[in-house]
Amino acid sequence: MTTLRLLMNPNLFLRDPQETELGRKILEDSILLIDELGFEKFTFKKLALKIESTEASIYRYFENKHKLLVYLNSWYWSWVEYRIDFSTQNILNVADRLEIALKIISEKKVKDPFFPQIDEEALDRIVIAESDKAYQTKQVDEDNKEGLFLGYKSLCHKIATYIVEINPEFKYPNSLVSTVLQASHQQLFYAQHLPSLTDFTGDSTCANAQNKEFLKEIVFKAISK
Amino acid sequence: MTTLRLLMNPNLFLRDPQETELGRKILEDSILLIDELGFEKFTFKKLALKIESTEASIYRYFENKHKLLVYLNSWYWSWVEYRIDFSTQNILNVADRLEIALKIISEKKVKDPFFPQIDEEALDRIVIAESDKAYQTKQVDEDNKEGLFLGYKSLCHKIATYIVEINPEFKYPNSLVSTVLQASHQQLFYAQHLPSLTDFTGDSTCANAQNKEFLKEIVFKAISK
DNA sequence: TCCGTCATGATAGTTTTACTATCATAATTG
DNA sequence: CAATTATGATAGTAAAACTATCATGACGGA
Repeated sequence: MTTLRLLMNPNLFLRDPQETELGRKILEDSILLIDELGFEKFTFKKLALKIESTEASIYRYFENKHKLLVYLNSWYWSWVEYRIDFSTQNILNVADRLEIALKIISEKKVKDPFFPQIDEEALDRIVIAESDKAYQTKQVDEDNKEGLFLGYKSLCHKIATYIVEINPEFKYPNSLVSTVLQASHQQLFYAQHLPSLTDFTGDSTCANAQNKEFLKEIVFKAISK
Repeated sequence: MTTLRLLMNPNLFLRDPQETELGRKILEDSILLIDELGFEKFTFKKLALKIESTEASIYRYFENKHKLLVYLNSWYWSWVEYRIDFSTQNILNVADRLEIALKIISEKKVKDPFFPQIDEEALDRIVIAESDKAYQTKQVDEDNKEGLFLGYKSLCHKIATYIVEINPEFKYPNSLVSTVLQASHQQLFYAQHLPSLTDFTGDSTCANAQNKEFLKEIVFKAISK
């Protein structure tokens, strides 16, 4: 089995974590630790302890834990886009491509053997629970200028082009896609923690099926003429 | 002019900040300071300095800054619900009521003279920029059990009942409302900071008009039979 | 094989945050 | 007038979020 590597924007890190043993360990275990502790209680000191390295060494890879979170988010969205590209190969009908994309976005994430070091299930939980913290900061504009959100933007843009192709008159393709990408995670979060804000059931398999149906309904009705 | 007071869940605070001069000053200036610094850089120490009080005194009102943020959010959503109630008085047609609600949600917030101490414009910016931090924590479930999110839930539920009345067969009224409430803020945030993720224009007056149109289109199409 | 560089580890130190505790004092209330 | 209670003043602690310095060991080239 081939091992793939997603190309990441160099502004996300100080030293490329995919290049070295320690770097890969930082990625691998930071996912597990953030999933376990939550982003606020997660510290580089605790991570250092877990991987039997030092705080200083981790700081050589990432400026701070915020950048690490942005990196993980970026990796996640690039991974989702890659999976959509993979699954829409040779699908000629745009509406079909859109449906596949929505399916991948809404479905339960499982281990991808192409990326053995990454626990995609844990990463999915992190992105669901913490992703807003990656851009809801006073430094958004600087981070954006450095291109830290290109992974997400790229995915958003790709799906928006499907929509434009299906209905060129629809005025809000980008807004609709970014709304739906967010809604997908938000509704799963609500299903688990604030059930009265959703109509999804707590059971996760079921919730994912409802998620897919909900997104499809919103999107296809919105872009219908 | 009457001065109103919104009834808040006592679990949100240690001592009721609406009851005392100092408490009201904490609310008033914390809004200004969080707006200015962002939630991460905001501390009780800095707030104490600003209002010429002490850290210890502020801790007597709020357990920590997280609870204060939850309080401000809760106040905001209760305020929005009150404005919707006010504006839908004597409107018999449900679709009209829904449209009014969407208008209030999406429109630019301005000073409400009924609540002289609260800078609603600044609070609106805070909720747009920071609100997800109020529930994206490892303590969501405890906070939820204490009823800290009842303000938001109540608003969500109210609008969902409009939708059920308009189309009782629609399967996702709560999901649609919570999606749209979030989208409203998110799209305005994107318009300012990540414009490629939205189709709204940067200009805020214009963005609010597009916001309203976008929300209306999504909602009314989604619930159409 | 020797030299240089470079990644990592070990250690220590700083500032700030997020509290907690104690005591004095001033205002209010019964 | 006594008792309570809100606030202020001050101090202190543990942890977080870094920064700096130096030693070591691996590795790659000459």
